[in-house]
Amino acid sequence: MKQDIDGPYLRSGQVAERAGVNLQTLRYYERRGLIAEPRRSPGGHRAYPPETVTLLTVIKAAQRLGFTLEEVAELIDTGRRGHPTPDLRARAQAKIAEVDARIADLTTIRTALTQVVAAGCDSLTHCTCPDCPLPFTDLAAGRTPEES
Amino acid sequence: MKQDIDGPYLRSGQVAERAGVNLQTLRYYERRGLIAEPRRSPGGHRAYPPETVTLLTVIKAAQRLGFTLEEVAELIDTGRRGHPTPDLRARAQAKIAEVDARIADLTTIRTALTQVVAAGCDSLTHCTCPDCPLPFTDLAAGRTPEES
DNA sequence: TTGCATCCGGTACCTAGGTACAGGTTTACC
DNA sequence: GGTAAACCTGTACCTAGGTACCGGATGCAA
Repeated sequence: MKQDIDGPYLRSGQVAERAGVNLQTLRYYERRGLIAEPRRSPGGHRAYPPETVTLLTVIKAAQRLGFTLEEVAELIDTGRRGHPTPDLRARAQAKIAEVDARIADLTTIRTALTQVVAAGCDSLTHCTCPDCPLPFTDLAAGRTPEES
Repeated sequence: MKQDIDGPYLRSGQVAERAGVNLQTLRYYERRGLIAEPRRSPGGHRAYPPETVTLLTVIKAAQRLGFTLEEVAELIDTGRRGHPTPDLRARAQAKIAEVDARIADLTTIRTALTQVVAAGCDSLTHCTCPDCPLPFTDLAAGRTPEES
């Protein structure tokens, strides 16, 4: 007998290749709840329905839009149990606000950097330039290192 | 005798408090080579010169400008052994280019997000809207998650 | 000299999103 | 039936920038 599974099921390696992701990533997403646990062959190998490939491209698209994996998981979740809210639109709008805030931060940083260049600062610690703009204590601290 | 150390040396806790950083962070920076190993009291406690506080604010300023700790360490380093190059200006200019690239990325993402909102997408996986723009396969993959 | 705050080194843990490796099984093909 | 590729679980590791905890030692003042 060839296999208990007769549908067009895919093996994990095939899914990973078609979706362009690492095999480990596939299992990582399963642990994170982004993709459902697939059925198994008698020997324990995963057998995926072909839609899984589509799902993975959608996950990657959402990531490119700036959603975290947790947010993506929630979006998939609310979408699965008959969307009670038009969640995606609201989330996208919130994400736009986040992106705008980040752009504003970066613009402020950019301005400060141009000041460094314009003033001719030549050292972080012993700058000899007149009117040295360092340090930028007004620059919102703590924002830069976090929130991609 | 009060202490072998007679200068206006500061204890680690004082430095940390004045610079507004965590005590652990201080030792972390020492390990990373951002601040020099200070002299010690006879019992092994660190005794910092007061300039250390200034140095820490400078480090924090550079971080706010988007420099990584490694870059900050290099900037301090080249500055210490008589700047052979006007390194800071060049680095600041390179950083401006990085910031610009990041802003361009975010702008692209923003555009895509507005498309999602405008098209009225209602689900990541089963969007029913006409001309659904998902997935944005053209959106440069891999940029978003990395490079703060 | 006693008591308590502070500091010490070393190690483990955190986020976020994966990636890699080891050692053992299963599948697939000839 | 043999063999090689693919797959399995579990665990450790990676970046970047810290933070937290532990048990023990030190500093300082009354």
